[in-house]
Amino acid sequence: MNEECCPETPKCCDMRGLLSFHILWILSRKSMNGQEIAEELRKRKGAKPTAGTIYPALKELRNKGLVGMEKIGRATVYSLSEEGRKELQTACKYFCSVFGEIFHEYEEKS
Amino acid sequence: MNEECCPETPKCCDMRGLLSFHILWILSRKSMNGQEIAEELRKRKGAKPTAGTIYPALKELRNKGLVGMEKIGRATVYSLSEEGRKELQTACKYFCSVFGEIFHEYEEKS
DNA sequence: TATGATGTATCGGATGTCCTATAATTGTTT
DNA sequence: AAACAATTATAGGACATCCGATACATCATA
Repeated sequence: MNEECCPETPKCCDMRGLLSFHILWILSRKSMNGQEIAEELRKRKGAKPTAGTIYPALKELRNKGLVGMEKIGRATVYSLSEEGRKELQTACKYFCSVFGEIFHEYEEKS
Repeated sequence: MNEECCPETPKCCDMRGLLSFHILWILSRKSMNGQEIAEELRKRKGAKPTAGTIYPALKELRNKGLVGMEKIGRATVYSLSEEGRKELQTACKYFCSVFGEIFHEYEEKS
């Protein structure tokens, strides 16, 4: 764990949340199968989400029409739909508006 | 709603999460009572969390020793403890490491 | 063909975040 | 004192996110 980027995981407050948002963002760069997505999340968050986390989330995103899927061999490649791309923009805007201040303050100190 | 800062709330993916983190950050700037904290969250997120959201979260943070409280009249003023301040630093570092990329890309486009 | 590795998927349980509804307490106003 | 407003707080329910356990299909290899 943690060899790529992640500092200590905080014990203080729960850092759950925004998984679907994060997945959409990852898929916006490149279509991937479930394990690849999980690996991307590990690089960023320091812990690889398990099958019980990742597949229900992908299923829900599919149900909402935000991602599509295509079976290739044993892999299922997920990709962002047009609808997903539009919604991701909205979500990014919202996210940056909500948390931007925390970011900027942190970067000033670095 | 939304008169101060917030763009459209995304329907796509759930933007729940990081409430405790956000509260710690708010308290790091200024000690406040519950309603003031809720109002700060409204300014940032566009929707004011209700009593059933805010007080359980504050109770949990108190249980963890991250915030202290002092009754002043009918208000209960919450403040960051030393422990809370330390943990907030860890959490900020983690948060920025996880989501920094999304931020930077968004700001480049603006 | 058998074995193992890889990838997908669900189940059940825990926890955090969200709501509405309800209620108790304290301070102010009439 | 009575009525009202503000603040705190809990109860109960919904849902996303997290885990470990389990299972099955596919592909490569021995």
